[in-house]
Amino acid sequence: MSFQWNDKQPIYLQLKELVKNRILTGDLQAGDALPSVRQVAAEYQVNPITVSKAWQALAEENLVEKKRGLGMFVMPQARRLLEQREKNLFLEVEWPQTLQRIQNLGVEIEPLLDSLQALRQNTDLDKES
Amino acid sequence: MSFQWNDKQPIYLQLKELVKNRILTGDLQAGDALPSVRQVAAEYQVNPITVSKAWQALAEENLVEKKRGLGMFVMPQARRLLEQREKNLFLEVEWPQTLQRIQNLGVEIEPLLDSLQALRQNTDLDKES
Amino acid sequence: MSFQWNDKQPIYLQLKELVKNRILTGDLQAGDALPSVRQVAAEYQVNPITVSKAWQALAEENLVEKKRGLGMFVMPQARRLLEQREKNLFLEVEWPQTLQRIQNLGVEIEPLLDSLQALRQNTDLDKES
Amino acid sequence: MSFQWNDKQPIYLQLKELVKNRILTGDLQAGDALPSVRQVAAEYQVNPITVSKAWQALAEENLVEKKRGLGMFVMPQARRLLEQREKNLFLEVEWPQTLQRIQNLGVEIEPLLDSLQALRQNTDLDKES
DNA sequence: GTGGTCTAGACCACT
DNA sequence: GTGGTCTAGACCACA
Repeated sequence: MSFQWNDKQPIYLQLKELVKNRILTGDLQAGDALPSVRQVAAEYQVNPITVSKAWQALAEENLVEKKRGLGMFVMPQARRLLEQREKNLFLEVEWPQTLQRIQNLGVEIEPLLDSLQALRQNTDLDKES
Repeated sequence: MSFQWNDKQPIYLQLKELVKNRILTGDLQAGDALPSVRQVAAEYQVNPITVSKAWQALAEENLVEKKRGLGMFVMPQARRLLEQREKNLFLEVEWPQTLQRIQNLGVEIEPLLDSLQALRQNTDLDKES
Repeated sequence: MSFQWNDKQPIYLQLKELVKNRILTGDLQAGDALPSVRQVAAEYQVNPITVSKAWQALAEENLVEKKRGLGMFVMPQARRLLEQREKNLFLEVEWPQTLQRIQNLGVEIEPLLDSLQALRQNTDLDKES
Repeated sequence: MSFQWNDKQPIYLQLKELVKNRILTGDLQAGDALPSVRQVAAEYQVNPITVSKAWQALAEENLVEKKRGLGMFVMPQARRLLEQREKNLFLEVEWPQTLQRIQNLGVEIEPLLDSLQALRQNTDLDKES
C-alpha cells in the first residue's frame, strides 16, 4: 500500500500524525507495539530513516517508549496525555483564534450557532445509544 | 522595531498577512499607498527582497496594484474582495474542520456555545453604536 | 519485579553493574553463587540471553567463574580485585575529570570541600564502631 | 582538518558538545552565527545531515535560534543558560554520585581534599590577576 | 548563500 | 528481529 502524501508537510510529520490518530481512536492501545520501522518503510514505500524520525518524535513527546532491541511501545498514559494536550490546544489557542476570526470577518453568527447545536444533538444521541 | 517572526512560516507570508489584516480592519483604505519596500525592510529588519516578495503576492491576489514609479496602492475593491474570499474560506473549510475537531476531541460544546453567543451580543452592540 | 532500565546503556551492562555493586558492598561474598540466568530473567522481565551476556562479561573480568552444571560463583579475590580496579579508575580518570569540570564550570569550591569533609567524618565514625 | 571521533558516541552529539564548549568558553558569543552546515561538513569530513542533526539539537535546547535562509545564531542567553544547566547538573547529580562512589570504594579522602584545595588556590590566583 | 527533507544502501549494537 | 547512525548525493523553499 502506497499513500498520498501531502507535499506541504514533511512525510515524517504526517506519519507521526497517523500514529497519533491511531492512539486517539484507540486503534493503538497502551502497551501495543508500534509497527517496526522497516515494516512501515516497506508498507508505505518510504525510507526507513523517515519512519525512524517520526517514531523518535513520538518518543520525545512521551507517547511511546523505546525498549532496546524490542521496538517501540505505546506508553500507558499516551491516550490520556494526547487528549489532554489536544483539548488544551483547542480551548486555549484554536478556539479563541476562531472567535477572533469570526469577529474580524464579520461572519454571521446564527448559522454557526445552529451547526454547533446540531453537533451537540448528535453527540448526545451517540451517548444514549 | 524588530519583530518576532514565526519560524514555521516564511517571513514573506507573514508580512502578507500583516497587510491583509490592516486592509480588513480598515487601517489601510482603498487607494492608500503601501509603505515602501525599503521602509518596511528597515523597520522590520528584513531583507528588501523578502518584502518585495510579499508585495508581489498581494498584487497577484488583486489586492494592491503597482503604479510605476509611485509604489503599490490598495485596490478599490480590496477590502470587499478580501472579506468575500476569507468569509468563504472560513465557512467552507475552516468552520467544518473546527466542527470535526470538536467532535474528534470530545470537547464540551456548552462553553463554546456560550462564548459564541457572547460574541454575538458584542457585535450587536457595536452595530447599534 | 520489573525494573526501570536506563535507555542509554545496554541492559546487560546495567545488569553487570548491579552485580558489581553487590560484590563491592559485600552483599555477594566470595564463593557465593550468582542467581541463575533464568531466575534473573524472570525476575527482571528480561531476555535470558541478555542476562547470560552480563554473566559472561563478569566472567571475562575474572570476577566470577563458571562451574559446569552448577552455575557461576563469585571468585575469591573478586572484591579485592574490583576495589583495586575501581579505585584506580576513580583516582586516575574520574577524579581528575571532576576537578577539570569544577574548574570549567566555575563551581564554588567551598561547599564541595565541606561535603567531602563531612563524608570523612562519617567514614571515621563507621570505622570506630 | 579531519578529527578524531570517539566511536562510542554519535558524531552529531560530539559536534554538539564542541559547540557547547565554544559557547561556554566565550569563543562563540551571543548573536554570533554558527558556521554553516555545509562548511562544517566539509571541514570535518562528515555528512551535512550529521551536522544538521547537531545544529537541530542545539536549537531544541534553546541555545541557538534559526533565522530562515540566514543560518543559526547563538541565542542571547545561551551562555548563561548553559552554565546554569551544567552547574546544576554537576551539583545535583554528578557531585553526589562522586561522593557516593568515594564512599563505596573506600577511597582515601585526604588526597582528594588536598587536590581540591590546590584547585581553589589556583582559581583565587586567577581572579587576582 | 542558508537549513530541511528525502532516498538508497550500509553497518552497528542490542534483544 | 529491533532501532541508531552514517554516507553520498539530491532537490526544495527561503533570504
